[in-house]
Amino acid sequence: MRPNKRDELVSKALDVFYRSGFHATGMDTLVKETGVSKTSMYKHFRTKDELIIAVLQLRDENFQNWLYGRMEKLSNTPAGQLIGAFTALGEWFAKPEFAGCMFVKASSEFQNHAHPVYRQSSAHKQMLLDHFTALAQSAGVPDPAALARQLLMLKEGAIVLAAMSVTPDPAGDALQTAQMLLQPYLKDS
Amino acid sequence: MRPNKRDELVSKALDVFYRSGFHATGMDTLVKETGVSKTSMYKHFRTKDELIIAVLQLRDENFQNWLYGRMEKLSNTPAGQLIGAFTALGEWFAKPEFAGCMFVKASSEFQNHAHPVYRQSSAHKQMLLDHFTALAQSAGVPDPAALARQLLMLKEGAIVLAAMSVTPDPAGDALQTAQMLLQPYLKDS
DNA sequence: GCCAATATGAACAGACCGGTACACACAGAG
DNA sequence: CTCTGTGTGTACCGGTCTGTTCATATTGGC
Repeated sequence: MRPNKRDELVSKALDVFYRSGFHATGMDTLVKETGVSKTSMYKHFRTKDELIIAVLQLRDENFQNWLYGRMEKLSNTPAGQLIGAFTALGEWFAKPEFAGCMFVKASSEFQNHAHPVYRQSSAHKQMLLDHFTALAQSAGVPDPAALARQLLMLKEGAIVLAAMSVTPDPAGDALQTAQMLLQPYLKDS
Repeated sequence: MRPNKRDELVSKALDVFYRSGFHATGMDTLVKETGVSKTSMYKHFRTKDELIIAVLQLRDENFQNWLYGRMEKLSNTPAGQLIGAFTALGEWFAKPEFAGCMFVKASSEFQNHAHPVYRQSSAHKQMLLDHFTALAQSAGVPDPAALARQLLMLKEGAIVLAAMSVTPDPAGDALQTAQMLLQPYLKDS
């Protein structure tokens, strides 16, 4: 089988974990939902936790590729791209399969800070923060790290409010706030 | 026994669930950690879910009392109180037992929007939003609902970043952003 | 003393958990 | 054709899950 069975498993397991949670999803459920035999699963991953790690790695890759790609298409200036992140968020929230941030959920099911799942979730957010910081620096912001922290906070808050159905358009609200923060650096290009 | 055994159970169960998660905590663990017999538990609550509901009700009560109390002590103007919310957040994050927002975690373990746990978590956020909105209105903000949504978003984002150990002082960052949003309405009193 | 309510511990049921064992199928390479 | 790698299905292990059952305290009010 040319198309790696392992990747197929990880990709399908991602969907199931995202929909139903980590602890709530058993290995037998994964067998049914992914179509991959349990023997194969345990040949690729020695434990359920190892599979979860692989799932989160894939999610990290997919998410960063999607977000940065969207941001770059929406604008060709650093400040414009940072604003574009919130437009992209709005598109994500509108998708029927949206169910919040997988890393927030992972870290809340594996709260032990020494656990690899927690560490990886934290690392994912750190990478987003670094990307935002670099863009803010390119935009000529005096304190790029501080602005990046504020924007990331808006993003996380918007995702939580969207996932919990609190407000109708959290991405729009976040976008407005982000525009206030970035106003001085948004030269109309 | 004068001090209601039921309340004692709910209060101790709250700690265990908060520390270890909902699905990851079994009823036998609760028996050990709370000192209440399983028979008593199932006399007060027919299912684990019912106990979780009661736990979340207590959490909602405790959290709102704590937050609003703190806000009122920190300032006697509506705008000042809204700012105070972020000072209070910082105090919470500094506590060793801090482990994120219990309602975010609950809603991420019970994603079915029809599930009472999800609905209650969503309702909790709605109540905070209403409180913020009322304060913003008292502060004379032109669009109090919009400002309340922005502030709530900052609060949720700060909690996520704190729980995931992404940035060292998310409450401080949120406070700075909130001050920008509220600047016109913060008469020094 | 007696009743009713509220506890308790421990055993149990049936399902499901993560993980293992074993026998077998089927491909491509030499 | 055989070897090897990768896949499958199924039964099974010990343990844990939610929830029940039952026999037995302990308690306060009359």
